Amino acid sequence: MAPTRDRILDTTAELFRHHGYTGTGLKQIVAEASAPFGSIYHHFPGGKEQLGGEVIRRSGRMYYELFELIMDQADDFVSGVGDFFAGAAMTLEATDYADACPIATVALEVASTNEPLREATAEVFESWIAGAAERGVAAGLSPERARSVAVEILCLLEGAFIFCRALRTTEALAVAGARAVESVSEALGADGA
Amino acid sequence: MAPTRDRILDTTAELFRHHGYTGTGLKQIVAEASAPFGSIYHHFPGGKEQLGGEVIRRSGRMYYELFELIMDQADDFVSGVGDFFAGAAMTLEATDYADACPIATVALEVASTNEPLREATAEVFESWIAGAAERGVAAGLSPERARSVAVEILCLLEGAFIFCRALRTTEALAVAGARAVESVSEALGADGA
DNA sequence: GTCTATAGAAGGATAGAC
DNA sequence: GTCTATCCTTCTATAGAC
Repeated sequence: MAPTRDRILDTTAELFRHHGYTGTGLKQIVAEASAPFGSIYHHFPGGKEQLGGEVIRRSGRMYYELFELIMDQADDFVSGVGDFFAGAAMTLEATDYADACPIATVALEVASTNEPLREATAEVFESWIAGAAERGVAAGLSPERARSVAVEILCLLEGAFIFCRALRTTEALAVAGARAVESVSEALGADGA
Repeated sequence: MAPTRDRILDTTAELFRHHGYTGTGLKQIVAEASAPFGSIYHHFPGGKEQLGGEVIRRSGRMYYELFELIMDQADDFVSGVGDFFAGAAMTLEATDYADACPIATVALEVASTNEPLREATAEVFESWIAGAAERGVAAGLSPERARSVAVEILCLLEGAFIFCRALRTTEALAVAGARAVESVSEALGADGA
């Protein structure tokens, strides 16, 4: 069995994804992680806020690694973006519309209520934008265009997650994915790649 | 002073927008609405869930009316969309990145945890998509293209709200707004309007 | 360092006085 | 129908036994 600390982090990430930050209780976390209550404050002296910050950064890193994996397996930038949206739609359906963005719910909850956690979500989002833009530059885009394409793709993805989860259909991800693919290929054409 | 019931609805809508559903307490609501605690259960016998459902539908209706107002004041469909994104960015900055979508936070919180409220958010989102698509049809788009353009615009808007609130910049709304305007005009060109 | 017990505040909900 | 007092649960956090 994984170390207690890791089990707590994994369980918390899962609960945050489905129930959000305020909707997840510490007692619920230790119960599902099969850990004694005291373990939380032993491993995370800063309490729920420290645990939350670590989970946000960790989930953000892991989700970005998934993005890199899919992009590396794809033939090119354009098809990689299409694969990512398609994979997101499949995951969403397979998990009964539960597993979308690991931190979006928490990000909205803390945006105006908890400054340290808001900063954690900002760091994650900024790293995603920078990482996706880097891939765009490698594919031939100018840095400026690569950044706006990255922002656009991520807006389409996050927005589609909201509609898909609420409406329980994958329509929005299909539309957003098609738009993302089209935008990327147009941008590559415009920057002469 | 407005009737107690309306004050409760207004206050709850405001608190949901900033703190979300689980993050908003009934005691907090009556305190800010200057109402006695019993008023909640007098006007909303179904408790927090009934109140939440009414607030979601009401906020959704009001936000759509804002959309209609801006569209009616604009010269055409394309510039109306641009105005809406520009207005959203101004509001966001003016409210210290607090006032974005009135129901997105709640929608993500309840998507996998409260079926009646999930349905309320689904009804609102579906009405937004249908309403925006109707405007697209009136502007000359085919029904199919109008719907996908509507979904695309809304994904861009909701996604941009997440990034803007977390990063405390209006970059994402600017990028998303430009993309939305471009997509709408391209669609109108393709459908020969 | 693992784990239990409990404190103290806040959560939703109810009963009933006026 | 306005308003208060209170119930029970759950929350985060701490103290301290082992």
